[in-house]
Amino acid sequence: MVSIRDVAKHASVSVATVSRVLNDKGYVSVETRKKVEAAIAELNYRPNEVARSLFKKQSKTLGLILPDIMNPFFPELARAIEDTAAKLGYTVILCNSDEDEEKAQRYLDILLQKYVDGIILASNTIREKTIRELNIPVVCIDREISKDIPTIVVDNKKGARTATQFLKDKGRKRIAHIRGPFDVSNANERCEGYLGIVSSEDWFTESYIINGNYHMETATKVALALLQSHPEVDGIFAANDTMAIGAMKAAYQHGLKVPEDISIIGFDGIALAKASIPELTTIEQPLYALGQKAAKVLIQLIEGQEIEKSFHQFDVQLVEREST
Amino acid sequence: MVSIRDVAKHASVSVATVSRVLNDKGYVSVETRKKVEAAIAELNYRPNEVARSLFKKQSKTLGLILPDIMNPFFPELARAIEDTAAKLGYTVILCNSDEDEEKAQRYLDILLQKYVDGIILASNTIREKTIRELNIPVVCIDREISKDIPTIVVDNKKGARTATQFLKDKGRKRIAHIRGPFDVSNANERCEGYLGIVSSEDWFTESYIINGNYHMETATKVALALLQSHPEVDGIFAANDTMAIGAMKAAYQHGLKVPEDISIIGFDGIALAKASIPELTTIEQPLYALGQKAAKVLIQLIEGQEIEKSFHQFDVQLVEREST
DNA sequence: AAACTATGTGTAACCGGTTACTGAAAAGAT
DNA sequence: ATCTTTTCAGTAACCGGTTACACATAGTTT
Repeated sequence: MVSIRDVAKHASVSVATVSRVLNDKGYVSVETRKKVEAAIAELNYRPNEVARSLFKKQSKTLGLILPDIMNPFFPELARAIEDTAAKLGYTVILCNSDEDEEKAQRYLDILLQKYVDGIILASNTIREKTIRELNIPVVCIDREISKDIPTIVVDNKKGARTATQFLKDKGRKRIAHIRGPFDVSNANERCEGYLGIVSSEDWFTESYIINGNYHMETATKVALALLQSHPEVDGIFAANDTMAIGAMKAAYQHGLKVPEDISIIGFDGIALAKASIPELTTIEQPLYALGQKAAKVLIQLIEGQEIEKSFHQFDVQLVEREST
Repeated sequence: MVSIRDVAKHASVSVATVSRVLNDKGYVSVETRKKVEAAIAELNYRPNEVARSLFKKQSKTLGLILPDIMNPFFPELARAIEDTAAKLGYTVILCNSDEDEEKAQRYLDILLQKYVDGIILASNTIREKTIRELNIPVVCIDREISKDIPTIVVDNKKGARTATQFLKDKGRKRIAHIRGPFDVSNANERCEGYLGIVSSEDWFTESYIINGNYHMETATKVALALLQSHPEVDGIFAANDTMAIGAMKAAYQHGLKVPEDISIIGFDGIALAKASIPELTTIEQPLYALGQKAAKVLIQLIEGQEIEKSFHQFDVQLVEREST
């Protein structure tokens, strides 16, 4: 590996001069610059980022901690983050926490040791205090941990209201909700949104809300039970698309046609929604924009730029497809 | 940030001694070790990985270059790689190349500058020579670049044969194939496997092979055209699951029922296959095992262990679901 | 012409670890 | 009791960059 000293020797200048050329900083005469550039080209020299990181105390690297990249919600987010980071000269380390606090903590330690410049976090196990103690910029995405930490989310409550109201407008009389996990903020908000529309209906009871865990299999199971105990249900709002697909399966298993006998609407707008048959009506999150924003805000924070506001709530959009 | 010198001072020893305790290397008396450990605990010291990397010329970091994490085939692979790497003390940097040679080359440069210890590569644009010149271990996954580079793949030809034969065994008389891109090795192998079964059939002509690009929308389009021009087709083997789903859509649009009127089989075994309605019969790759193997082999290479063999071909498995 | 400023370049310290080398003390061998 | 070997710990060089500081020369002011 060729080092800055090799380049210096080859161009008959000092390492300081080479460094100046490299960083375009300080005075360098035109001829000297040319000599150095020639030497760099000739030796095919690339500065060693590790050495640079050590001195500068920053690594041009971001940490991305999310529950599980296999969860189809996250790849698009990850992609947007990686794209944006790359464009701004940063690289991203991928970490899967499985919602396990200990695992997340371990990743946090490692990222800190590797001098990452900042972290994007989708977690509901990490506490605010822990984040503060890292002493590096952190941006939360999809899940809110504290009002005081920069956060990129979506208007879950409004989206849930839109979804539920949409089913009502379609003439559905008994609308059930498959909710997400209790410890995930967006699941609670979506449930609140649903309640906002139906809680005053005379038919409504708590039994129309069933508990899912954002996964398909469980959703199929609980939805099937619901359809058996509540045959009057003719609309389901699932708190995410994966569970909505699960609910569609349950409907079929129960002999119901979607959308003829029952309407199903999801939330998220993952690729899966377009791939299902029938295609899923859903409340679409601007996933790519969310990831992009998260990366941009984080890098602004890292580079010490002023942040206009730290809490970003994006709007969601109803996309009507075939399941309603 | 507390450094090794702070610890040394606090424990009234030299930095060398602290380093020895840290790495459990060389002679350290029991009392000294205790003193140092106490100081480390008290100061909550964590060694700086960047400094360590600089000296050791290795970063305990892997690069993962894949076409696009949003392609549902890759998250499971990425997950397996990350899991395995983490277990063995490595961290992974995620790069999306979009099959763009220039972009991939740029990532390669950056990874090299960041001193990654090795790279896992899923690409068909990078050439063998480029890889050789990196002078660090590289393992290819999913796509073969050269016999001389450690590679983890699946027996595509055999899988394709199994898929096609399965449709025949189900009594299908005219089996078409939606193939993948010509520049992707596995697409060619799968096409060959298909040909192996059908090329000797008297009904067979080249027009039963239609060109897809591994994406759903295109597959739907070309499959629809096929069904219109070849109404006799009663079975489709798609070179990946995403295109199989696209073909199912085409079948529905064309008024055909799956599997009553036409059987459709995919390849890969991505999560999507289980989420579709009807669920997709497919040739399942052991995705997690592939990723795991890739990470293990790469790390063995990095750590200078002997590799028994460098070309790993995994078997695939027919998973019969509802689309056939 | 003297004083000052702008420009150009080199030396060496520094970032925070690791380790070769050195020397002293303790333990074992003869 | 002497010699050898093992154990223990410190000093300083090194990894490959960046930059404070020093110094020299050229260009401007007064």
